[in-house]
Amino acid sequence: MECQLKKRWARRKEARPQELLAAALDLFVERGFNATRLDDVAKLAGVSKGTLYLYFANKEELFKAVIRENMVPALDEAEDVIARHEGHSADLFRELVMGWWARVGNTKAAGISKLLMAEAGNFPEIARFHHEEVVKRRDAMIARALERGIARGEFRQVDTKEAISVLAAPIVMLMTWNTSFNACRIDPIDPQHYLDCFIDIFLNGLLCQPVRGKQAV
Amino acid sequence: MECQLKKRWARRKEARPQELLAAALDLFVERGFNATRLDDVAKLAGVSKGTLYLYFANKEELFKAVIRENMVPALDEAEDVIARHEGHSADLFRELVMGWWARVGNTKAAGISKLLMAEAGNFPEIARFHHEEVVKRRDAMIARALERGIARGEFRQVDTKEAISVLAAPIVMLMTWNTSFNACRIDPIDPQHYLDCFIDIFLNGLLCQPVRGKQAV
Amino acid sequence: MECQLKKRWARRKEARPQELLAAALDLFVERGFNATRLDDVAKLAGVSKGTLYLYFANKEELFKAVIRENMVPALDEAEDVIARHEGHSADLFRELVMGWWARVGNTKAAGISKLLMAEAGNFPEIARFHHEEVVKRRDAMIARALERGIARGEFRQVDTKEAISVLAAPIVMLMTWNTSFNACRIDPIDPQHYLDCFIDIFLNGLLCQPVRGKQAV
Amino acid sequence: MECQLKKRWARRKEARPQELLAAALDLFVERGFNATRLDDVAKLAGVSKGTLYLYFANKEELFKAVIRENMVPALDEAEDVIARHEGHSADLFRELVMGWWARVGNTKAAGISKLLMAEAGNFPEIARFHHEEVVKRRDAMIARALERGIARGEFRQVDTKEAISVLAAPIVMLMTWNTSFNACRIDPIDPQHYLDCFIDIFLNGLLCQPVRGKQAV
DNA sequence: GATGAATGAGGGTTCATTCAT
DNA sequence: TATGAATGAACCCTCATTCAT
Repeated sequence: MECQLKKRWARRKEARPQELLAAALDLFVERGFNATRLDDVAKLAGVSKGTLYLYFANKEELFKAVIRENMVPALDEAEDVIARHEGHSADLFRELVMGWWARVGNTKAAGISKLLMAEAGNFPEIARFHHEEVVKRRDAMIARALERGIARGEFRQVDTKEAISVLAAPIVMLMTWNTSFNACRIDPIDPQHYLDCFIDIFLNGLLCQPVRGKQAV
Repeated sequence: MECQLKKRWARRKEARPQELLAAALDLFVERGFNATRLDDVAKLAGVSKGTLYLYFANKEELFKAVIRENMVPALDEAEDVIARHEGHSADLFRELVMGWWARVGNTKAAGISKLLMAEAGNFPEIARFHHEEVVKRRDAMIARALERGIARGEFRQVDTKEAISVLAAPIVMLMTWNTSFNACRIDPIDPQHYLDCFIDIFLNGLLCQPVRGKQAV
Repeated sequence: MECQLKKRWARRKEARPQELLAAALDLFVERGFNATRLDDVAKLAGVSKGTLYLYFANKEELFKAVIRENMVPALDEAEDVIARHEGHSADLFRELVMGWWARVGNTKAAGISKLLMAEAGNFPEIARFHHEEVVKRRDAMIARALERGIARGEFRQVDTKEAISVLAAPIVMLMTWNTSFNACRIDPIDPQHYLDCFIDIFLNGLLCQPVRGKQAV
Repeated sequence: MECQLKKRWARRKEARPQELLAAALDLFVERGFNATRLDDVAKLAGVSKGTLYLYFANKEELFKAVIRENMVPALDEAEDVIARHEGHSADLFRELVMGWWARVGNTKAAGISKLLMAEAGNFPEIARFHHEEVVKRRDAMIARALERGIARGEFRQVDTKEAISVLAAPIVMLMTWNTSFNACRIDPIDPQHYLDCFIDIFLNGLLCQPVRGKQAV
């Protein structure tokens, strides 16, 4: 009996940070960093406010942990996809976009992008941290995929450095819009259609052998 | 004359709102809506805190006025460009993008997009206002340009509703990134190159007769 | 023509304080001293805020002037009634009560009592002023009427000093309640019935030869 | 033990509300609702401003709690007196008046009446609350006592509805005057004499068999 | 005399953070 | 380890008062 109790407590103890991070992600995304009360984060995680400070030095550190927790695994996976991929780069492109959507975009974690845009100014350190740990890796990934396509003669020769951002933009925006719909949009964007349209236009703009999508030209 | 302008009691009812709006835009963009102190806005405009309230009912109304002041003229102008345009839709596309960049993107006003993404959740009324007064008009504009191109057989048949957002995304993101560079980026994006790349890829993705840019295909 | 204009202005100038006092009485009574904005007083009087300060040194002085303006004439008149009265003191009592009601209680000025209770603590000088200029005269008046009745053998021998306040209380309260009804009462007191009841009970309590009102004893 | 009470981190969740209510009553009565700074209330209770908000949602709720805390017990007790009373209604009347004086009038709580008159206009919700929770009960109580006297043939037939207010008035006024004396009166009313006089006049006005008080008639 | 733009101190309220228990 | 009572700095907004015109 006592043993079980201890075990439960012990397991509890190790689960705490995860529970707090999950609660924090939920509320940060829903309400924004500033508007999120640590009281509510603690309550949602089922602990008291004081406990939060046992695991995270302050609100900012909690934010950083939320970013790390939610972005790193998805990046690992995406890098894996690129490394393993064989075949036409258009397919790799599609797979990456769709995979990212399934792994992040369709998730609460999609709101992190918005959060960062919002708070970059107020918390330069967080912005730098995010740039180091997330943006750089993401951009490197896209670069690899693009360069692979160009090297294989499947993509046109484009300015890789700029193309990375141009390519990332519609996805980041979709995540942002999708996150904030409840608040302002009456006619929500349908993510699936949006992504199809994006891939259609973008691939057509990129391919050496354009494939005219729905219509036969 | 100039000396008068410095006077404490200078009666400048006409100039005040503009000065306050300019100061507010500066600080809102730099620090975010929440983190901006009205005290600082007033100080930057060279007046006392109370004066601000002679011209704007509260912080939220000030924000709305900032949006109106900075976006409406640019939208007017862009609509004018579309209405007057004759010739190939690719040129219209280029002109619109570059015009918007010159008129807004290259300006402090570029930060408004970021502000809205950040604060949409916390201030639904502002989000609704922005959607009504800015987003709707912007989207309608892009729709007109797209449909014009399709009708004239210059653009492929794409799903207009989604394409609007896909096309707007890279520009909105550029404005956002460009605004927040100081805080987080080490390798800033060059707007001109970015826009060239965007136009190159997306226009080619849209055109019936793709013109493969720098390389001969 | 010019002469007329000047005349009108001149007349205006002399009327200003009265207009301001009337506006101030209205708003003080309706909203309380603190909640009344000098801006609104000025607006109601049809002048600008600055003008108010040409006639009254500050808000407190305006308050004192309002008291003086509205109470002194009614007191003069009531003293006159006592001085002139001949006949039974019960009739004098009735006449005084009803006269006061017609002259003050039924008027915006009735609210001044409430104002004073509210602000006595915050503005001791106003309280002292009111006590000197109003309460003392009012009490002296009641004392004269009481003592007249006792001296003529019409009233019982009562402790004059206390009876003054006991007699004043129901009238002051009626003015107060009547003023604040809109805000809190659902079943408003009917002033006429209330005064009848007050006179019935208190007069019977004072008289040597009680006249039992509605019922024959 | 006593030392513990002085500690900064003394956990006194149970005692706090009472201490805060006592401090609030003191200051509200002394300075009025508006003029009382929550900072001062907190300081007087020996806590910081923030602590106040752990126990009361806002200033208005604090006020309502002050009313409840101080009036409800006295009303309970008075109702009990009526319920238990046997014997002549004149004695009940005396007991009620004197009991109320001992329980409320002689207390800081006496100032609550004044507060309400003063603030009824500015805070309608408080006025409604007070009317519901205090005035109605008080009036019902007086009504019962009056009707009891009439039913037993001890009091004259008077218009109960009006008599209630006429009767309450002198007591409410005494509480008000007694509270604000420090500020304005030079010749304070002696509550005991005042109440004697009031009871004397009022009972004589009410009784079927008048008892001529101090003097033999 | 009259105006009204400008001032700036002041107060209610919130919430990240602390620390005795 | 966990708690939650307590803190206090910070900010939006109001409004009596001033004074250049």
